[in-house]
Amino acid sequence: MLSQTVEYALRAVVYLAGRSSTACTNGQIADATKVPAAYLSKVMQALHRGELVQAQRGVNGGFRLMKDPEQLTILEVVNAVEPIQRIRTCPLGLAAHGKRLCPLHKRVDDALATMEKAFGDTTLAEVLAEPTSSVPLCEFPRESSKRNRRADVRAAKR
Amino acid sequence: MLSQTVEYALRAVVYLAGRSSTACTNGQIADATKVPAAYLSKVMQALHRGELVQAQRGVNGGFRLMKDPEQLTILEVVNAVEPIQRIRTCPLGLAAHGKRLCPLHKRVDDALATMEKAFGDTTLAEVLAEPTSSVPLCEFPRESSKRNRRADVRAAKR
DNA sequence: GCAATAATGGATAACCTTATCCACTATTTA
DNA sequence: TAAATAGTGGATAAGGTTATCCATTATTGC
Repeated sequence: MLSQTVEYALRAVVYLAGRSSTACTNGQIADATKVPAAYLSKVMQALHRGELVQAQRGVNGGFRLMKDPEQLTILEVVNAVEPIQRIRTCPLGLAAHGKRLCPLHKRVDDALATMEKAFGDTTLAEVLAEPTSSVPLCEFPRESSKRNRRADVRAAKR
Repeated sequence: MLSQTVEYALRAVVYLAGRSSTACTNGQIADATKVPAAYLSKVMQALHRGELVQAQRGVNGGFRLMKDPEQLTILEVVNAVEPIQRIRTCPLGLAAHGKRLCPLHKRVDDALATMEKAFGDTTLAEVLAEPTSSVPLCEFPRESSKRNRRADVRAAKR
C-alpha cells in the first residue's frame, strides 16, 4: 500500500526526531532503522531536496531535522519522497464532465483524503510521545536525557 | 497509491454491476472502461479466481457478477486482486516486542484501517445509485431502464 | 460435426521500484 | 596541507508491475 521508500523515509525521520540534538550519519540511521544503507542514502537525498533534513558533509557531519518534531507531520515526510496521488480528474481521461469525478472515483478519492488527513494530523512529536514508547519499540533509541547521554558517550568511545 | 490493477478491477466490476442482466465480454468491458484488453483479461481471471465474477466461454459468453451489487463491497474487489496489506508485525522484524506495533507503524496501520473500512462500507450498489450518476460520469453506460433506454438511443444518435 | 466466439494460460517485453557500487566532492580535524 | 569522514551523483543490476501476443480450450449456434 505504501511504498518501501515511504516506509524507509518515515523510519529515518522518526529516528532523527528522536535524536534531534546531534547530526546522524547515513550509516547510523541505516543501522538503527534496518534500511539498506546504499538505498537509504537516496531516500535521504530526497528528504534533503524536500528541505526536511539538513545535510552536512565531512567529519561529524550527517543529517539533522530542519523542523521541530512538533511542527512536522507524517504527511510532509510522505510528500517529500512520494506524494499521495489524489484523484483530481477522471482517470478515464474524459474531459466531458470537467472536474467532477464519477461516483466510483469520488469514493476512492474520499478514502485517499481520509488517509491524507490522518497523516497530516499526526506530528512526529506525537509519534515520539506515545506512551508505549517507554518500551522502545522498533529499536529506535531515543535521544537520551542528561543521565543517559553519559552512557552514550561511554558507548561511543568503545 | 492504489495500483493500476486495482483501478482496472474496480472499473470492470462497476461496469458489470451496471449491466448485470447480460454477460459482457472482455472486449466490451475493455472498451467501456478504457482498460487495455489483453491486460484486462488477466484482471478478470483474478476476479474469477476470487469468485467475484462468473466466466462463460463461447458464443454469448463473457463475464457476469456473482453477487448482487448490494452485497458486494469495493473492499472485496480490492482484496480479490491485491489485498490491502495491513501492518500486523513490526516491519523491522523485531520479534522482541511480540505483536505490538511501535507508535509509527501503529499510526500508519490505523490509516490503512480507515481506508479499509471506507472500502468495506461502500457497496457497488451505492456507487451506482449516486445521485450524480444521472449525468453518466466516466462513461460507464448503465444498464438502462425502459425509460432511460430511449434517452440513450437519442444521445447515441447525436 | 463445423465454424465462430470467447475465456485461459504461457511466454515475453517494457517500465518502474528497489537495491548496490563506486568515483567524486565537500568538510573537519590535526 | 594531509588524512579521514561523510554526503552526492551516476551507472547498473535485480525484481515486480503492467502490458502484449498467441496458441489452446471450451462453448454455442447452425
